[in-house]
Amino acid sequence: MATPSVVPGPGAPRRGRPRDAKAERAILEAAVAILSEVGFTHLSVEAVAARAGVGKPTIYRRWPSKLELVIDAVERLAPPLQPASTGDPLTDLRQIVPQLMADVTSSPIGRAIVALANDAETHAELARRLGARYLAPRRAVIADILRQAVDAGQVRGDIDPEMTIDLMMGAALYHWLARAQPVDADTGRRIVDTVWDSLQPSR
Amino acid sequence: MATPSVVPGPGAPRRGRPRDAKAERAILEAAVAILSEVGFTHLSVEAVAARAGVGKPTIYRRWPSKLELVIDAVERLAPPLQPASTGDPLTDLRQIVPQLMADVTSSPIGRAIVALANDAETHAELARRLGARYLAPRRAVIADILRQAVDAGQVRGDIDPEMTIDLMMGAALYHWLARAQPVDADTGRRIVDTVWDSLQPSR
Amino acid sequence: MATPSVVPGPGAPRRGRPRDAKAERAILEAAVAILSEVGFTHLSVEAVAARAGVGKPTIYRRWPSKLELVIDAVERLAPPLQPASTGDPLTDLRQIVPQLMADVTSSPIGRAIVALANDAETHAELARRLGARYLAPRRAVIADILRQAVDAGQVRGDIDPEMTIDLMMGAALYHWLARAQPVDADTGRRIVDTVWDSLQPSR
Amino acid sequence: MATPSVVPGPGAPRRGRPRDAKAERAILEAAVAILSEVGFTHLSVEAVAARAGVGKPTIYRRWPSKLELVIDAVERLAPPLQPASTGDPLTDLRQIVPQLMADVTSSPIGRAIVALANDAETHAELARRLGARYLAPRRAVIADILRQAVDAGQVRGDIDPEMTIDLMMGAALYHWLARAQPVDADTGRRIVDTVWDSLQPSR
DNA sequence: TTATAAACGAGACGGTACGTCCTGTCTTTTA
DNA sequence: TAAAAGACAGGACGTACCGTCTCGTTTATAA
Repeated sequence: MATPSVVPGPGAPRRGRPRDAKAERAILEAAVAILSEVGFTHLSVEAVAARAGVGKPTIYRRWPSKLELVIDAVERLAPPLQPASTGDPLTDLRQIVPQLMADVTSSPIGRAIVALANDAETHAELARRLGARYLAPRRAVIADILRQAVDAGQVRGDIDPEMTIDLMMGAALYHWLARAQPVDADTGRRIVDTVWDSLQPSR
Repeated sequence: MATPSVVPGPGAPRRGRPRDAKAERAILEAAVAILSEVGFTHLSVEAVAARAGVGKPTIYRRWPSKLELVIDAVERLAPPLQPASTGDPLTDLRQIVPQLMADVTSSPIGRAIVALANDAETHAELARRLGARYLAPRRAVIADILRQAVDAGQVRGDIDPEMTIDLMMGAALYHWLARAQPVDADTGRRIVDTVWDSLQPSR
Repeated sequence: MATPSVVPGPGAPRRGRPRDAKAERAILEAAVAILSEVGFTHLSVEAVAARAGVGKPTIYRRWPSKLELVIDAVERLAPPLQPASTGDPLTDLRQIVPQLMADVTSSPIGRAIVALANDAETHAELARRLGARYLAPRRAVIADILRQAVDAGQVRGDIDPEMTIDLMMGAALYHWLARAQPVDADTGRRIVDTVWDSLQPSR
Repeated sequence: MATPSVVPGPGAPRRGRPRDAKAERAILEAAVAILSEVGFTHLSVEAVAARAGVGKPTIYRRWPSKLELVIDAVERLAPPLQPASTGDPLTDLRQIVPQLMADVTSSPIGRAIVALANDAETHAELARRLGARYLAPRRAVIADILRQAVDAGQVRGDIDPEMTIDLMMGAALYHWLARAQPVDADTGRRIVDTVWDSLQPSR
């Protein structure tokens, strides 16, 4: 985890002074702190370097841009996943999905995700990176539950788990973008239930 | 429309030289052009001023920031709404919603919407503004169709139109954010159909 | 006095609303006040207009530039000349010249004079104007005294009054420019006496 | 020489990348060139940066204002001092002083000196700086000659060399300020001779 | 054990853009 | 038709960061 994006050649004999793990930690912590305080737009690499007590090149040696640094920092900022399976898929969804929604529509993480799209040139690459690092494990948790629901015959067998996730998380994200306030607990639950309904076999 | 965000006192007797409507038009057109070319991040107020043949202060007199200018420009960039009612709600949704999805997940407009969230301080105010100017009329078109569907008894009477819109548009937006590619026609249609299913009365 | 530099055609039939003398006074007073407060460099036409409760064009209609306005203002700022002739030329010089020195090396007036030179293009014209309006009457006072001294046989008959004035006033001005402090009373008197010595017939 | 006005802490261990002497040279040369071409008023830091092929911050890192930069540039612009002692003090003065007068009343240098006074807040500090860098060595040359004259018994022993210099240079400067033309050779010589006369022992 | 290589903090570099201020002109409304 | 108000194009200001590039100084592996 938190592996720097710019990795030194792995096959190389690794001569010279090795990178300082302490510096790496300090940088990510500073990034997380500043991200929480001023948001993505007003976070500057310079400020991160200053707070971490580190030179700017030490940051650029590891991360090629502010956005990539933030993506790594986001992981630290995000609360750990707690799969917490009760055995009942709907109950599980009702518990976990709102957490992930809150996660993504609370400022720093959401802003980082959303910042991806601002630069057309790098959007694809960074989305790929964020997908692998942050989104994938969270989507996997939901996909698992959906699989259980399929196996239990509680939902149709031909559902598209990816689209199902897009529907739930997307509704929350769009709600937040357009209204500048995160979905509340009740709305979150209603979104889950509505999407769950759409998965039902008989209608 | 395209009224500047920084409106001069409306009740005042309007003394002094009035603002030049030609300059306003030139600025918005330049903004639209540059937005299409280089995207939100690389659009600079300076470049807009230069292309519009206008001084920077003339821009700042009307719009307090690049973002607010872009929000006004987005309206012009967005293709006009063509309600095109066939009489059948589902057919209408299948035609219109994918258009709006494409609209929002094609770079310039989507990037502008998404840029809102990057600055916590102004997110609320700008979202309000974008909502009133761009989103509201588009949501209204969908809400109208949903109302017709309710009236025709094709969907339940207690549906939440706002959430329904969030589900459809959100799924497309989230898809685009996370994968850096807009939803294709087929996916768009499947999103509409899936959400339509969730509105069905009997299941 | 204080006639505007840009005079309306005198032969013209003077149609329309006449210029407001009150505005003129307010402008000059504002200029004087601001000149004393912030000096020539930081005086802006805009600030003068604002303080005078006048539009900028009203100023530009009368004075073609900030410098010309200031030259007019300087006249008001300068203490009135008090010829105060005691009958003895040297005594008169010792009394009057230090006053003029203080005048010119106290900030606002000195700064205005000195500001003339900053723009090569307009230096000549503005110096001419300042000469006619402010300097000439003051030089005349000294020249008068020198003439009396010549007539009284106290100094040589072939002195060059202009150069004599340049020596005295120049010494004070240069002193101020180079040291940022005006000549004190004693130094002023020593300058006068030294120059007076150079005018003596026998040596 | 040509040491930047904003000196990095001298006792400090000089950490970080050292300042680029080449950039410094390029900036001063550009400043000199532009100063000669358009004068002090129309010289902009931006133009200097552009011509020197340097970023604006690189200039502001060294000089806090256009004026301080120009003071440094003036030194380069000024023709080198050529003491050229003939052994006879009056001959020396007649040769050297008019050169210094021409120096100071030829546009760029004179305008820079005179520009000092325009901003009351910084006049003292900048005059001090200009004094140390440009004026002092030139005054020293004249003071030396005056000392020789005293030693040779050609002038009184109690003369005030500083005031003597103020008289000669001041007359030339004042002449130029008020008339917008430098003193000609003849006038320069007459000024020197007149002041010389005032130093004579017997009169 | 000594090179050698690469990291380190610091900070200067050429740039770009920012948002502000002011200049001198132009245009409307009010008187 | 002049005055006030204020918008206009333009230009420069001084600042903030960008991402890169030296510096002089550790620190660890390789010779």
